[in-house]
Amino acid sequence: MADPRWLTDDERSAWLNLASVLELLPGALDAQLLRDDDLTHFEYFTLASLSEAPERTLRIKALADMTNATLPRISRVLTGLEKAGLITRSLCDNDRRARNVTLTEKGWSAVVQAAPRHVENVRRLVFDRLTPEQTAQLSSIAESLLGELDPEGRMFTVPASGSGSGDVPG
Amino acid sequence: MADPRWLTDDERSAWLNLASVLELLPGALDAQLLRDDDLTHFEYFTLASLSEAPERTLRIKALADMTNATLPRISRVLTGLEKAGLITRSLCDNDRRARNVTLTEKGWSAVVQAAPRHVENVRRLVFDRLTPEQTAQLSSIAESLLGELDPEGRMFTVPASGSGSGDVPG
DNA sequence: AGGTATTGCTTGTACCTACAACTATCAGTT
DNA sequence: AACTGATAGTTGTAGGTACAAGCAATACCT
Repeated sequence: MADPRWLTDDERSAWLNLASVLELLPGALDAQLLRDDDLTHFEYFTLASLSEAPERTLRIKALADMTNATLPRISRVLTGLEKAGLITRSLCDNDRRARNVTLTEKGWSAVVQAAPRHVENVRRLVFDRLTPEQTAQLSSIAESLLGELDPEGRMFTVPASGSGSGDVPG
Repeated sequence: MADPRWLTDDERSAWLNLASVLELLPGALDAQLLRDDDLTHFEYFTLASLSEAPERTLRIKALADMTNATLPRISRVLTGLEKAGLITRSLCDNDRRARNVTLTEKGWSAVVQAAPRHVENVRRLVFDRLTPEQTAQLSSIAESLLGELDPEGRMFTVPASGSGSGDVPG
């Protein structure tokens, strides 16, 4: 077994802390959304992504890329959201293989209703714990990691403070 | 709907970037371990936790706490690892409800074999992208978040082990 | 046009995980 | 000792996700 570059003490401690966060934070996000709004975090993120799109409409493939979902995954999630009346599927004009997904009024209401509580939870779990300097550091660090994790920038990568209008945070 | 404390632009960008990392990094970790060593990251973490315990043995409940797993989850994962010959279950002396889990020689070998590649992957995905300052910042930030996510420090406290020599990073 | 590869999406199958129910055991009370 | 409640662990069942297969439509190439 070739001698690997091991981790320094600093790296090791950073890694253990980060690994714990990776294990715990998604569950904490899911739990609040499920409890308060009967949505998984992925479903919420899906709806929120749609809410920010022009006409609140996206092609399924584009939505899958933005949410880092496989096509099978997004397909089944959309089936569930469609049954709940939160989205509708329709044919795509210029490509008859493809389908458009549109947020319904009910879906829009669901996002608008869920967003404040979700934001409050994010604030409680993350930003209330960090200084403004740490928030900036975190953004920069996460952006660096995305360079390797998502080199094509498929998922939202926000380099700096671009102003969203009245949109719903993901 | 009460007016929520919204996110500032900095917070919003930090959150979108962090959310993307939360979505992508676990998959990237799992993919490498599955491909190279036929282990999920959770299985690897389980074996690594055992490898650091005294006598390479832990009670199932303690293992569940350290890995943030529910008892049903750890139970089934252990069943799989037992079938693969990587761990054994045995009765606990002082509490006949409980069981001890012990890493077998084969399990120890599996961790030792997987560790360098896993570490290399962690380095490639994370630390090669960060300056030493950012590594320190990340550790501090993650530690702050754990204050809310894991107030009792369950995932950290590896019960002081006597066999600290040839340990394997989690 | 005709043929082949690729893309967009859905569905079959298998695995993983959570919640709940269940057994067995322990701890505290009377 | 008997009773009650809590704890350790396993298993039934349901829901989510991935991989692979499948169908429809497009793109490319000659």
